[in-house]
Amino acid sequence: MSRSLKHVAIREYVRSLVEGSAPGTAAPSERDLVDRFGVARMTVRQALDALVSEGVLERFPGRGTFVAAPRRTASGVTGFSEEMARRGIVADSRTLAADQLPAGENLARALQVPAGIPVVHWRRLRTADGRPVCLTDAYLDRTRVPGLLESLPTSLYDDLAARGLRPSWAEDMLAAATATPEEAALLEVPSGAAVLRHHRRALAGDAVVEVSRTVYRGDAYTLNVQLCS
Amino acid sequence: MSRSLKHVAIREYVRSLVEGSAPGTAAPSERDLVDRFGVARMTVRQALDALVSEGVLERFPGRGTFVAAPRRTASGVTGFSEEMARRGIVADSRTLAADQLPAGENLARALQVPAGIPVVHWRRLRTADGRPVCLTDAYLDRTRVPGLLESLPTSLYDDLAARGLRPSWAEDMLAAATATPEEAALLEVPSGAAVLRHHRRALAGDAVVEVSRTVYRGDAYTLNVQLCS
DNA sequence: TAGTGGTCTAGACCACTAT
DNA sequence: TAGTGGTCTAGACCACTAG
Repeated sequence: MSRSLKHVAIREYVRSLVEGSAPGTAAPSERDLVDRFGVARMTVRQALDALVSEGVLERFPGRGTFVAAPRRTASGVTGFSEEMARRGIVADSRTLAADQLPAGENLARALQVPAGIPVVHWRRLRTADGRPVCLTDAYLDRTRVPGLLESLPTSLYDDLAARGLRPSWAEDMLAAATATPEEAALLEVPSGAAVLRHHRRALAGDAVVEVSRTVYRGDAYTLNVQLCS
Repeated sequence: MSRSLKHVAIREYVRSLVEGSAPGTAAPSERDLVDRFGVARMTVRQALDALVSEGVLERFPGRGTFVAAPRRTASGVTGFSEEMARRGIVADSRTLAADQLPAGENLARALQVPAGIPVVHWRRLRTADGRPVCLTDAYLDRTRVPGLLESLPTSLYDDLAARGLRPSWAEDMLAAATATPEEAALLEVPSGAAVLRHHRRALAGDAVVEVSRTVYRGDAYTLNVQLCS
């Protein structure tokens, strides 16, 4: 080890001690670690601070340091396939279009590409347990997903992940509306039925990787979101 | 000041220095702060550590400490008043009911209270720029919000914050549906118009502080969400 | 009362950056 | 070369908790 970084060594030692332990299990006290590693207490505290801010440990003044209960996590950025899998539902989809279209002004701005250049367009009718649930139009910067249209993946988000473009950030808009006749026909609902419109702009780092517009059947889909602040 | 907490004083001093500064602006160096406050360097570092982990400052070894570019933040847990204010819209509301009702089974479970005990119920018709936008039924554990019904606040979330119960976590469900005749009348839309149903369970720490059901006019409201993972 | 974490001191050496 | 943050030491006193 070229650079020792004692606080890292201590941190990883404690992490390995603690991983798999039940919440509430006592971690070594700061002074124990001082003795064991022969370091100053500030160094131990630096190590434990990291684990506390990671949510691995909790400190209670006067009592000690303990394994923290797993944190609640906000819902991440997931695609339809994942979301359905999480609910234990068999998701499937039928591709209605997979082509390239010149980007209109709004789309171009959202995708951060020049207006008028062709972008990848993929339209799918998605089903859950065999029943139509939603209609998705996904738009992507063709330079980021070469070959996508030639071999369409099962899950767009898995494919993006494989390209190192897994969205880590999404801006979503949700609104209730009524189905257009075309949407109604595809979703097999009466024209004018209530639908949930969902627009998404998904980013990986600073790059916009997907802009999508989805229409969900109001009677067949509920969106769940966990928020934190 | 009964307890000085030097690192807090230093942290807030730096925060006030820095707030409003452009990203990239240099913050005082650690040794400057040592001189200014007459403290040890570890104390200064403790103060700056907090601002760094808050995302206010960034450190660059060998260069210095600088104001960080604003982080992308996921949308927090906000109430309607805040949300409208953020959009620059004048929000108002009319109380339709403010009473206590025995909790049904589902509501009791969601609120973590025994079934059948009375819970606070507050129904409001909310308007934006004078037009009806949504109808909200909020349910709260009466023991957590004594006096709420006697003097109804303008903003529920502000009131909760004042009680130390600001929600920091919410589980939301969203679905499109059609308005019931009663909802339609209050929202001033035709019966059967598309509406967005929004159920929320808001928590502060481990305590459920609010369970609410909101019906938004589909033509008057779009929900925006930012997600990260 | 013994042990814990919270806070703080007054130094030190290092690698790195900018000039 | 001067200044910066990164790491580390060897103590100290405090308030709090548990037995």
